[in-house]
Amino acid sequence: MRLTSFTDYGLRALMRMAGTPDRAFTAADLAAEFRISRNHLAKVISALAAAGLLETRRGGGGGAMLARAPEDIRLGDVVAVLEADQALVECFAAGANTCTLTPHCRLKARLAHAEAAFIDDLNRSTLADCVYLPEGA
Amino acid sequence: MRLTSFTDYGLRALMRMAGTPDRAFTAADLAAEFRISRNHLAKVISALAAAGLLETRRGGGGGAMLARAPEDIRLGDVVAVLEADQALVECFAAGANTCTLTPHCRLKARLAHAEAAFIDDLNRSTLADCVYLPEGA
DNA sequence: CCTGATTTGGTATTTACAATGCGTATTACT
DNA sequence: AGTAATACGCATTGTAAATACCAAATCAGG
Repeated sequence: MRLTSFTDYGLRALMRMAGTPDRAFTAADLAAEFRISRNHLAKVISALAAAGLLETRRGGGGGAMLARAPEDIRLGDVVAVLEADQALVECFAAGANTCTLTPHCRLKARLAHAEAAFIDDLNRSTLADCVYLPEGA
Repeated sequence: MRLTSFTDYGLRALMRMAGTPDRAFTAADLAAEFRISRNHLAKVISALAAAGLLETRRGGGGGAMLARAPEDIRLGDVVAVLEADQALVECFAAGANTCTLTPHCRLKARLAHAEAAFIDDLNRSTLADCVYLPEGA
């Protein structure tokens, strides 16, 4: 069971932004702080902005900040957005499905239920529970 | 959120075996029925046997069959065994961890809790709930 | 006691896709 | 204008899963 680093990076960025809510973070700043790829992180930020979790501003002095208060951003929702195109197993994907059990499979619904349980459990916490500040400030 | 096809194949094999509990299935038979790689499936079967979920016999007339009754094999346990070496996010892995948030991260425990919720939800079902027989017999 | 069928385990190869990099367009502040 | 940033498409890279291959161990049956 794996989440992509796309999701991982998104969570790190949100936690950091929750730590200094009124600062606009550029992708370059966050990438340097986390020592990860700036380009990759920029796409994560775009995705979070498209989902309405971040607000971004271009140009000098621009950057991204939380679109809502940390306590109004639930962790499960974040993960669901960032993992949207990840199929739990083959038959969950939109495209071709080669599983010969599919017509009579009694497992698929149970897997979907468990995935929902995972998201629901995360939704019991919000970003406010996971605030992060660098160097223990 | 993704499970490996290793796990996917293992679940398919167990469901099929639960459909005909007293037959010994060879890896070749199952691979042909599912139209998947025989070699890969053989390793999945090995892993399930090592975990005590299957009993295998080599030689002519050999194969694998369930080590216990289907109602005594919980789905969550199966998934946990087959996904054992999959880290949910980078900091869950045994090796090097590059995440700069690690010392003060308040997220990790919540992710671990959610993963447990996923397994627990699956454990509410057993193989007996997911029996499969080919061609709707 | 052979012989053929099968698992077992290790290694090598292939392949898919996430991760990354880069270039260009677009937007906006100074 | 000039500069700083996001946005977006495409190319490249890297890694790990998936697959293939091979040798050894094991067992049933004649």
